[in-house]
Amino acid sequence: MSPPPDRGRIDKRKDILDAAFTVFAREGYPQARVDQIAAEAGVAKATVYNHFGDKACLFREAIAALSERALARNLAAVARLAEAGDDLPATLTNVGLHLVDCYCDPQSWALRRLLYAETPQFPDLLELTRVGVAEPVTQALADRLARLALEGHIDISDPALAAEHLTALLNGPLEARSRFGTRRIPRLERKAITESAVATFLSAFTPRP
Amino acid sequence: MSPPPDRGRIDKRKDILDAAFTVFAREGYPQARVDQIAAEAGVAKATVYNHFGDKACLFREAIAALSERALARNLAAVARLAEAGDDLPATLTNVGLHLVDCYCDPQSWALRRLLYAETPQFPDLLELTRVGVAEPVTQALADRLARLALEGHIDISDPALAAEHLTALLNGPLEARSRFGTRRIPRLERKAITESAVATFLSAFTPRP
DNA sequence: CCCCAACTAGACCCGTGAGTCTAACTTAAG
DNA sequence: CTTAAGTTAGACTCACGGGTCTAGTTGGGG
Repeated sequence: MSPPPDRGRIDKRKDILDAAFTVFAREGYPQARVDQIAAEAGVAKATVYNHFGDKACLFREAIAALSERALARNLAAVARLAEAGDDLPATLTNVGLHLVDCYCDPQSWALRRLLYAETPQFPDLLELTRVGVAEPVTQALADRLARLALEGHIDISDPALAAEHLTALLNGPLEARSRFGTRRIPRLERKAITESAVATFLSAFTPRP
Repeated sequence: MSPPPDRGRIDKRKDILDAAFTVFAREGYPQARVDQIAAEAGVAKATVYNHFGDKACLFREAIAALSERALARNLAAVARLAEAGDDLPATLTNVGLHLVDCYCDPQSWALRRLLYAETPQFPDLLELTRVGVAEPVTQALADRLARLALEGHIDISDPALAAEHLTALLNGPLEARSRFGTRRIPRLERKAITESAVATFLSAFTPRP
């Protein structure tokens, strides 16, 4: 008996997917050569075609696999808002910092780049990441913010909007500063960006006396 | 005597550049075929190679040409802050709306997509648009905001930061809503996005009693 | 009117990369 | 041991597109 449908010797599938994303990220979809992916995975080209029968399918699955990881990381960051202590600015900054770290992850930038580039050719991928990553994360953040609003810590009428604005304030500065993901933003700068974003956010949504 | 260095019959250069950007925008750089660009421009392929000797050069020049236009449009939008009347929220919303219109322009999205996609292959283009578009616009916006702060309308200590946050609030929501430039955002939605962004911005930067 | 430079249509060369095929090898299962 | 599925290296086909070349056309300046 085999654990899952255990085909072949060892499951090279994951190796191939990882290698595929690496190469796609580095070269872009059209420039990436399947031979290169196979080499990176330490696998014969035929094996790649055995598992995914097509460069396009391989691309889709590589993106999908990475999206799952991205979702998990983002949700983990947002979940930290649950353990909100009495110091709201501190916890919000903490969460913001973790979100910023997610956005700054090289793989995350690569994902963005590939989506931007291939949206015309692969509109389904955009949909996949939207309903599979962006929306759940914004949703979760909105839920958390609604909680905080109920407890009277902040003055929010539309949690979804507040979530949108908070992510915008965190995300917006990163694009230019990281040169579209080309430049690595040092930790100190990330911290400064996060703190000013949170400061503006809180200043906008703090109950007026 | 010829007006500028008027070579040839008529100057097909501009036609080619326009066609090039159109095709690059639609297909992406690697997928775009030079034959297609020539056809779109109503010109022989050889003519394209006469003017720009290379697909890569053509790409660079097409991007550069469009960047200039983008800069002009953006600066025009920001300049409207100069004629600030007594109703700050109204003028800010007006400017915001024009900026949002700039961002939502299909060519603008295409430019973003191409930059994201080709940043690894053409790092110089990123730099070109950064110092040639993004920075001047943010700079101009920061200058205007500083003026308003001096006049006591808003409470801003760091104009550059405020400009960064305002553009983030305007821009951020567009990315998801427009599906990376795939979907056209109706005027009413653009207006709503702008108004909420301006509201949050003003709420954050309005002098506290 | 003539000439020259730019332009045109289209054939052409050639490198490249997706996908296939083969023949041999490896290993897990029976 | 035998079998079969999966893997491997590498040769191979084929379409495609960047870039060149040629021979002929066009139109404005002298």
